[in-house]
Amino acid sequence: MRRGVAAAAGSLVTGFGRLPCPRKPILLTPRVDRLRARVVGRRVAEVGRIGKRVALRIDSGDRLVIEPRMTGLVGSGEPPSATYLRVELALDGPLARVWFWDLRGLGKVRLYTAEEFDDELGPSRIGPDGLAVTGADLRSRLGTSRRAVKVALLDQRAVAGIGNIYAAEILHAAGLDPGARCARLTARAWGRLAEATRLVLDEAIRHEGSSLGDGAYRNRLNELGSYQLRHRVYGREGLPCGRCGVAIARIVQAQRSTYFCPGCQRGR
DNA sequence: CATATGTCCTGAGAGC
DNA sequence: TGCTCTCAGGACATAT
Repeated sequence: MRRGVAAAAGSLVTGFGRLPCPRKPILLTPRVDRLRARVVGRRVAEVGRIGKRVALRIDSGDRLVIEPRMTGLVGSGEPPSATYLRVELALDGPLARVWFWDLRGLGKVRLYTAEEFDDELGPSRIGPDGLAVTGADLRSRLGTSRRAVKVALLDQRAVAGIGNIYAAEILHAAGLDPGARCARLTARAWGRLAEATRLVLDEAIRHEGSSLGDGAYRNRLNELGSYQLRHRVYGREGLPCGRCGVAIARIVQAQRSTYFCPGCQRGR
């Protein structure tokens, strides 16, 4: 998703296909023949990322956006298996192919025109990237919200790139109560939250992400991540907190598990 | 407008 | 053993 596919920049697209899969084929917009007509014969001008999405800018100005969600992988070379290989892009360049593999099939692939891309994935719709977010960014976007801070951190319009595992880890690093209402947080708390966001995401990337029980999450070389071994709270219900020793608790917020330490996450 | 809930999918693991 | 049930995850459509 990072270095591997980045080498596609400059290559000519020679083919595009959606592969047959066990059940429903992956959701493509527009339909496959129309999409193919708009990318084959053109060059990949740039490979980028918008939060959790991979975006290939085509020299026509269109953007091919792959949204892997939890169990999707974007890569080149050999995919994890032939099963669940959903979409394939053939290239004439240093990478012969870029594929999208998705175990559960919740991911999406869409080709946007330049205008659609700006409207739907531009800064007005997707917040600043978590690796560079500031306290002022968070406060300006969430400072008046009545939502619990954990739920708000998952809103990609506020900050891009945080999922359920990292929301929990970030709040623990910041010492904040996941149930705290955004509107009650101080400027100082927003600053700690932004700093924790940058640190946790950076550390998670350096450890190649979190591969959970289903083993679906892999890095660009099809290797398991190791950040799950460094989780301080996620998936650790009942175990002692490494910072204060109190047992980690699990609650449900907006139908998602939240793991946190009731001992040292009291900040608001 | 802001916020809350249901939905898509597959495989792992629990429980019987 | 082998079945059924529940759960996990991200983003969006729909409901409040």
